[in-house]
Order: sequence, then structure tokens, then C-alpha cells
Amino acid sequence: MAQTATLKKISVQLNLSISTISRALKNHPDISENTKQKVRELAALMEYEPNAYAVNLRTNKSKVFGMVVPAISNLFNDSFIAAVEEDARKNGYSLMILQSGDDPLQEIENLKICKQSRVDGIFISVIANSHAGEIFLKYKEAGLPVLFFDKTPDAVNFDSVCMADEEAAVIAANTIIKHKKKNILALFGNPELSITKKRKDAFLKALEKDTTGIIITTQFCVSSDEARQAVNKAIKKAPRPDHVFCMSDELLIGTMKSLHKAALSIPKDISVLAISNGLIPGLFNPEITYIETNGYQLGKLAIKRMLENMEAPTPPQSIILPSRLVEGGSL
Amino acid sequence: MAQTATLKKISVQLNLSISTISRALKNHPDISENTKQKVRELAALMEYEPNAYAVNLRTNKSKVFGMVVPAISNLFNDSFIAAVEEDARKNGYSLMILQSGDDPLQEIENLKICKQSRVDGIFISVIANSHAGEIFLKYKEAGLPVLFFDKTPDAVNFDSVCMADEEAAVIAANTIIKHKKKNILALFGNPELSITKKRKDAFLKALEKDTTGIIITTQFCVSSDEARQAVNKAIKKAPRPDHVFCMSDELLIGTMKSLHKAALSIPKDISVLAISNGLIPGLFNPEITYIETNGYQLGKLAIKRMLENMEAPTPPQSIILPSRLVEGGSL
DNA sequence: AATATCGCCGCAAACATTTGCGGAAATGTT
DNA sequence: AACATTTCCGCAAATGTTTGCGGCGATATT
Repeated sequence: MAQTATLKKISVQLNLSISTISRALKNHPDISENTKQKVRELAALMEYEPNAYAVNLRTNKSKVFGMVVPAISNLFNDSFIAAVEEDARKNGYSLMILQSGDDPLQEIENLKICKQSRVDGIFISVIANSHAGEIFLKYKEAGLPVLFFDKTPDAVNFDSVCMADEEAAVIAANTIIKHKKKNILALFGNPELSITKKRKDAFLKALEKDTTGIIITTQFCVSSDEARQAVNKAIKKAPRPDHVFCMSDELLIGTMKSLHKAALSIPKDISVLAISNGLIPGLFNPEITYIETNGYQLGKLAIKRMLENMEAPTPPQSIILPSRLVEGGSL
Repeated sequence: MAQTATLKKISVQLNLSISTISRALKNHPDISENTKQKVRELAALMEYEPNAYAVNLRTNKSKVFGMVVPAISNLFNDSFIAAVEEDARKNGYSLMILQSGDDPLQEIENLKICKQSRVDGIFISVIANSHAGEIFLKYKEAGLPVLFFDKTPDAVNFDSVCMADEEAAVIAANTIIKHKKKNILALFGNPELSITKKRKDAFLKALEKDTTGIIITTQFCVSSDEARQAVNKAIKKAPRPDHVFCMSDELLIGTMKSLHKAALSIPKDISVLAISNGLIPGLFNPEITYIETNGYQLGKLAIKRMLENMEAPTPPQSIILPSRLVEGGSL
């Protein structure tokens, strides 16, 4: 209950001025070693801690980053966030997290909260039908760094950190060709997202190279359950697809539930390939072959870029994390 | 690039005092409707936003909660955090997240960061060998609310929100008895955690009631991989266990990898039961029967409790969320 | 001995906001 | 017409910290 210590309280005890206390605690050369010693001792005794708000007010810096995501609880986002938090903390920054759900208004609201909280920078993965385009521009002009990750708008001239979406899709397509699959069910996420378009276009284009007559059925699913139903339906048709491609963990989960229920054997009856963070594919037997999208690594890149921006403003960059195939036994 | 608007800047434009602007924007009755109108218009035009730091400095409130967890990326924690963030935001609060890893010093450091950031309250799930006991006491005495969730120290006189750990363990034990399992491998997490002790003690005690001669082997595993190795070893022994109990998702994952590799059929060769958030058990075929620990629901309870505390300080409560059995086909 | 240098420290303004108090003008009351 | 009340607004202090500038005594330089 002891009142929290302030510079002033220390100063009256020691019969010194506030400025001297301040300088002593920051090891300013103007202050003699003698008084520094005294000040430090009393400060430690009184458990002095600088009032962050006063500091922020004075310096106009908060040492806080804002993180705006559709949802925290997501196999990709959570590891991304974990990585960003780790390195932010190591560099004296904290992370403030806001979820947008799938509500464009909430996303805008969250950006405003970041602004009002005077964060020093914003990480954002945009929602499907984001309306926040002009806000990004405005913030940027106001000198508030905005960094997009994973799900980015089509805006240029911003920092962004993404998976190699096209590359991943191409690897997927080539893997499918290599295994001579002929009747493909390809599941993609929310069609409003540019990440979906990119992956789908690259996937289809890469498959076109195969001239042996592949049948491709593409389907958009915005939830695990939609994927399950899509697969349910597809495997009842004749001819049954001999392969399912899932562009995300969510879709993979739905797919596997359907295949389990239908008691189809993988990869004998049907093969499976996904783009994933890696946890989920490892749970099945056989393990699912996947193209890795490493949220943790991406987070490391993102925070690195942001910290560079804190040092000195640099021209915007698009950073892309390469993909790699991790072989399971599902194909 | 326009300098951010302040009360002062509005005041000079309108030839009014700063205090009048401040009061007008808060709809203070002292100010005439006429000038309120003018002020509001100009404020909107200039895109005035109150400087959070100045407000916080003045009011000594931050509208920010701190969340200290061992790790964000965790099937339980991430949904807990998501729930807390949702309702915090709805009530005008933001969430600042700090990860402790498994480093007691980092945990203490994170608590200090919370204090220095002048958060209005702290949610914390402690790490295995936490050294932060005295700090909690000190913060509490200083009027900074601390709420424990999930992994709590043995401290009394604090708010805490937990799963019904004993109850879940008892349900598990009874389920095992009901299914007449006789040779049980029981996997528990970090033995330093009180949650582990509680679950283990309750589990063993409930199994004692069965007098038909059950063999129980308990094992502590601090990672998914340790669980995998433990199961690997156990199933090679004769007689082979006819059941594996896992107190967490992490252990379940390791267990399933081992069982898959050994090509044991569930539940014919061996049955499985877990305490889990629900996502992972649903991925297997058959789905794993589990006792539910709902991080999301727990988060809702936690933030509700914290917000009550903001209204008016209330005596500490221990809130316990009941458990329920969710039947899969693994038993 | 006069001047320059240096070590050590305090004054005061600035950051943006909130709020108790008081004051002037306008209106209402006898 | 004298007084009381109400309406509307400004002054100034306070929150805790940072920092440019200047000052004073002591030592060093010529």
C-alpha cells in the first residue's frame, strides 16, 4: 500500500532536484559517482519504477506493438504471435493483441484502438472482406508503421511478410503430377482472400502442364465442416477422386473426418496432400504429406522487419518465406 | 503527416480554453449545446483522438490487462486467451501478452513488465517451478489484481479460475472402471505442477475403489515425445497395458503416434482416454473419448471475474468449471 | 591575479489531459 | 432596484518524466 515511488519522492528524501534523480538513474555523466550511488540505493529501497505513461507522454513512444488478427486460436496465427512476442519482448517491446473475428467493422475498430493506444507499430493479418484499405494508408502517412502478414490486401508500398503461396501451390501440383494422380479434388479456403486466389491460380496453372488428362474439381470451403461435406459428396460420385488437396489445416481436418467415416484407406484408396503448419498432418496414420507453412519462422521474420523499421524508416519490402515439402505417407 | 490533433490545437482554433474543449467533448453539462456542437465538429474534422498516455497519467488507469502464460501456442491457452480478449475488448480493455517459456526468471520479468506498464490487472498461468510467490503477494497488496487460471500456485486468498481437475480425473477413473480395464498406463504431465498432483492423486484414489485388482503404471512426461517413448516402452512389455490415460493433449499426441506405429487397433487392442480441449481427440479414427477442458469457457469466466474486480474489489474466489465426458469410440 | 575550464547540479518548460474552484454575464426573484 | 441564482466558461494545479540551458564553485591556465 506504500504509495508508489516517484522521482519527486526520492528527490525530497535526498534533498536533490528531480532532474538530478532522473539523470542519476540513467547514468548521466553530469552526475557524480557519489550521488549516483546514493540515488540508486534509495531508488532500489523504495522500489522505484518509472511511470510508463509519463515516459510515453514525454517521449511519444510506447514500446508496444499492436497485433490485429482474425483469430488468435488458429494453428498458424498462434505460433506466429508466439514468435513475434518472443523477439519483441527481447527488444523491450510488448504486444497488444486484438481479434477481428470476421467482422470488417471490428477490424477497423481494432486499428483505431491501436492508434489511440499509440502503439509504435501494427502487425495485421486482414480478414476476408476487409474495408480497412484507406486506414492503412492514413496510418502510414501519419508515420505509424503497418506490416502485413499471411493474409495481405493487394496493396503495394507496404511491408509484408508472407508464405510463398504460389510456390507452395506449385510444389503441391508437381507432387500430384509426379504421383500420377488423375482425378483431383482441390479444396480452397475463403475465395475473398487474395491468398486463396494466389494459391488456386498457381495450383491450376501448374497442373495445366500435365497433358495426360487430369480431372480437377475445385471447391471453396470456409470451414472445416464445409470441407467435410464437400469430401463426403465427392467420394460418393463415380469416378471417385483419387486425390484430395487441402490448402489449409482446417480443410484437412474436415477432409480426414470424412475419409475416416467412409473408411477409405490412405493412400491406397485415395491420397491426400495439404498445406499446413505441420502439427495436424503428423497426427494421422499414415502421416499426411504436406507443404510447410511455418508460422513461427514467419513471425521471426516479421518482428525482425518491424524492429528494423524502428531503427530507421526503410522502403517497404515484401518478404517471402520459401516452402518445402514434408513427406508423410499419404501419397 | 498533419500533426495529431490535441485539445490545445482545437482550443486555439476556436478561441476557447483547453478545459472547455475537454468538457465539451465529454458532454459536460457546464458547456452550452452551441459550443459543444462547434467543438465536436472541429474535433471530428481534425480527427482528434485523446492521447491515451496523458489520460492514463492523469487517471492512473490504463484499461489494459496483462496476460502471462508459459506459451501462447498451446491448444488450451490460445482459446483461453481468445475468450479473454473478446470480452476485454467489449468492455474497453486491451490485452497485453507475455510468454514465460519455462524460465522462472522470465516469468518474474514478465510480471515486472506488467507492473511497469501499469496494467489494471494480471491473468497468469504459472510455469512449473515458479519463483514468483512473493511477487503476487506484493502486487496484491499494492492493489494490482492478480487472477490465476489453469496452472495455479498453492496460494490461497487469490482469485483463481480452474478446470475441475479432480473431478475430471475421477470421471476418467470411473470410466476406466466401468469399461473393466485392468492394466492401465497413466500418463501425467510435469510433476512440479499442482495441476498434475491434483489430477494424479484424484485419479489414483478413485481407482482404489475398484477392488478387482487393477494394475496401474503412472508415468510423468513433460513433452509429447516423452509420452511417445513411454508408450513405446510400455506396449512392448508383457502383459501389455489394455488402456492408456493421458492427462493432456500433448501426451495424447505422443501416445497416438506410438500406437499408430505399433499398428495397434483402438479400442480392440488397447483403449485410450484423455483430458483435452476437444480438437485433437476428434481427429483420430475412432475419435478419442475425452473429458473436456474448455479453455474458451474458462476464459469467459476469468474475464468476467476480473471485470467484477474492476467495478469494486471483492473477496477472492476460486471458480471451478465442471468437467464432462465426451464419448468417442476409443474405449 | 585574472581568466578559462570543468564538474556537478537545479530551473523550468514541455508532453496532453482532467478537474476544483472561481468569475462574469445573464436571468430570475422579491 | 437590489439581490440571488443560474449558465457558461477560464485559471491553474496536478499527474511523472525528460532535457536544454544556465549557474556556481573549484581547479587549471596564462
